[in-house]
Amino acid sequence: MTLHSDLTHSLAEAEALCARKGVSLTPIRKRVLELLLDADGPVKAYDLLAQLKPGAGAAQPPTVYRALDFLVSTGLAHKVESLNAYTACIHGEEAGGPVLFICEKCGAVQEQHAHAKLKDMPEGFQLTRSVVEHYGLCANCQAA
Amino acid sequence: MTLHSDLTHSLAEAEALCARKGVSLTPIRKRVLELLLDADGPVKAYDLLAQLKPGAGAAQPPTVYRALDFLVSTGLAHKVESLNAYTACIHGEEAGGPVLFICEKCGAVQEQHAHAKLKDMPEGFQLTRSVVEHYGLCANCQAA
DNA sequence: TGTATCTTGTTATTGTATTACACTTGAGGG
DNA sequence: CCCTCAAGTGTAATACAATAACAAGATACA
Ligand SMILES: [Zn+2]
Ligand SMILES: [Zn+2]
Ligand SMILES: [Zn+2]
Ligand SMILES: [Zn+2]
Repeated sequence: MTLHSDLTHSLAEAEALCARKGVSLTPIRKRVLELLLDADGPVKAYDLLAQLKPGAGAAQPPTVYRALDFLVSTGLAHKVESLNAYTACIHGEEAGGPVLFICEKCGAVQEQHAHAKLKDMPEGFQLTRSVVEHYGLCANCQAA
Repeated sequence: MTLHSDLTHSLAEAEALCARKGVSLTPIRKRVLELLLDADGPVKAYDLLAQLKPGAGAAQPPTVYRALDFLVSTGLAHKVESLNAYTACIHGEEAGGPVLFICEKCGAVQEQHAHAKLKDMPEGFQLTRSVVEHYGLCANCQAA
């Protein structure tokens, strides 16, 4: 595993958040979150699965999907719907839903949390959740 | 097939748009668009497939996926990424990308086209395409 | 007629996600 | 201490979504 300077920091934050919420960050869930944090961009479920199972007892799909469901439901990770992939949340318990900016060249994801603006919402529509995923070129990839 | 008052109208518009673009709305593509227009909400590819193949010569997945790719690329339909489903575009060649409001109760989709607001975009990010899918309760479903 | 391009048919495969059921573990409550 | 319940995990099979690869027909046009 690559050493990220703030990896343990983020894991520690995750522990704290789970404690506050009264849910348990079990070893499997923690390991999956670690893999997401360690990745350069969104990761596919079966790639996580492959990384989980170098050992003898090969992990099966439900194992990783259950961990991902947990991480997404607690806000520790997000699903990138348009990629069928998952990414660790780099924010804490910020208000609003995730807004993702995904570079089509290098795959990097920059994340914000924001409340959807109600400006052009249909009359009477009661918003509960939004999927917002922007694609383009990140600043680094503009040079080329 | 249910009779929609503006179904043929929309199909006629689709024909006109294809003519303008110099692409051909073949029978298969037209049939798939018809099914999308006729549906109450987003439709899954394999459901379209099932509706296509009541006849003897059973259609295969590539048939419907190719038709969908065509419709999406010409702007006649949109893919709902968070549902793995497809919906007919109810606008013409409006500017901006699709913004979908999806009712979690009745499944109805209300669509707008809009340019993403650049307000909180990361520094130097060059936007090319956005996926925006809002979930909630539509006005009709509020009463219950 | 030849030939290039677009469209469709067909078979097989890959990729993504869930169902269902068995098993373990740990926390209360008698 | 034993019982029971709930949460989490293991495992096998399956369902659902999408694509690859190649053959075959159709159209346009030199
Ligand atoms: Zn986040
Ligand atoms: Zn980039
Ligand atoms: Zn549209
Ligand atoms: Zn509704």
